Amino acid sequence: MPAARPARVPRADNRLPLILDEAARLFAARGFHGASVRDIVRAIDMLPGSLYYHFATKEALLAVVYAEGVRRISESVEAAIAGRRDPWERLEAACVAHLESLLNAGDYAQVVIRVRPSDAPSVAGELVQRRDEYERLFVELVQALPLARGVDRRSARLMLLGALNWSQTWYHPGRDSPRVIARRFVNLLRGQPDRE
Amino acid sequence: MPAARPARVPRADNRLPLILDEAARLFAARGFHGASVRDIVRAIDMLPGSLYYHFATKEALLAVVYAEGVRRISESVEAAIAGRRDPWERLEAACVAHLESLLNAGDYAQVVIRVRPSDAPSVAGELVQRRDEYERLFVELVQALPLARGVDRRSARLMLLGALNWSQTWYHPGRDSPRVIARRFVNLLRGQPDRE
DNA sequence: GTACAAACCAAACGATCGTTTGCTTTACCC
DNA sequence: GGGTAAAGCAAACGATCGTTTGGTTTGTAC
Repeated sequence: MPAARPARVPRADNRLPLILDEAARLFAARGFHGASVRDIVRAIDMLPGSLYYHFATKEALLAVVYAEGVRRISESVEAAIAGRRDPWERLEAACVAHLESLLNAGDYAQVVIRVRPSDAPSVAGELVQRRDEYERLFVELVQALPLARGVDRRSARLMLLGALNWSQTWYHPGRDSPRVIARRFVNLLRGQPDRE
Repeated sequence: MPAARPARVPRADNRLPLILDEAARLFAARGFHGASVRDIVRAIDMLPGSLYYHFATKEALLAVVYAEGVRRISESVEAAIAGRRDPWERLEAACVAHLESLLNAGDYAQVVIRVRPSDAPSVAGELVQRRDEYERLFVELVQALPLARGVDRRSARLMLLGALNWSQTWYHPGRDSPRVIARRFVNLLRGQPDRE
């Protein structure tokens, strides 16, 4: 286990990014319990014990991958809504960005959706916190919508995000693109027929 | 491993139902890889090896629990729509039944939602098949809706079911009931404000 | 070019995993 | 009440799990 704060300079041959990439790939594909430490290091020709120079536990590794996943989704969504004004347009752009980072080769993002915080009790609190922080973005986006009185905005948000996240289970790369799927869901919530 | 077809009479002290109940409980709570064979048999004071009198493998056990989960949800949903005529009313009743069997102490039902077929490769095909068979019910329900032209019914179904299934991740027993949640989602899709 | 820490190797630790094998108990049928 | 099969016990199998420990390589700074 390294010092809590790496006192000096890191080296150029550091394989930590490779560990993170492979961990993201396997956690996304097999889940936390389904991917072993040996599986993760095998693809980069590293020995199991060497991983513990970078991380105290397997759960700590998950926490870093998970945080990076949230960071990437947030970054993508915020870039997508920047510059747009219309509330519905902003929500649609956000949903498209959310779904694209989730379905288009986004191993890190998939971890955020697939892995349940309760799978890693020692870091569960942190995972939930990061996820809530991200979803706060959608709270604002839905808050800005010009909806009729009596429409529960919380339910609208949960319905939309739930539908998007669940698409991970039935999505097939050949068919409709993430962009098309996201737009359809937003339009269904909006109560308007599709425009294309 | 017992004979494929139990040639004679089963006995009254058979603890197979207890195994199924506990397996459903643990698979639902921890996932397939998160619940070990020893965890399952411990709660009923049974030895690990004894499980293999009833099942050839752990994955075969999952297949039985999964099938029972699908059966219970189907039964509940079909009972809920029986006798109703109005298409929207039928869909709402189905969603309420679906969500109630999923969130109200439905260990078997939760397994169907939580466990991914790919977690158990040797029975994955069977699991997918049973799930598809169940969802065919919703294909018909959505097909019967009087929707405007241009509305993609497949997207509507996937959105609704996705939102319902994902609610497993954020639902808390204290708050809104599954019935209320399901009704809100249906009404959001319908484009009508809530009636209560 | 020498010092030093970063980064990893090599090898094992105890625990737990799913599963198997041989034997024993126990309910049911006649 | 004896025969038979269902149901489970007892004990281990080899494999794999997450992790630790002590030593070795290697890049970088001075």
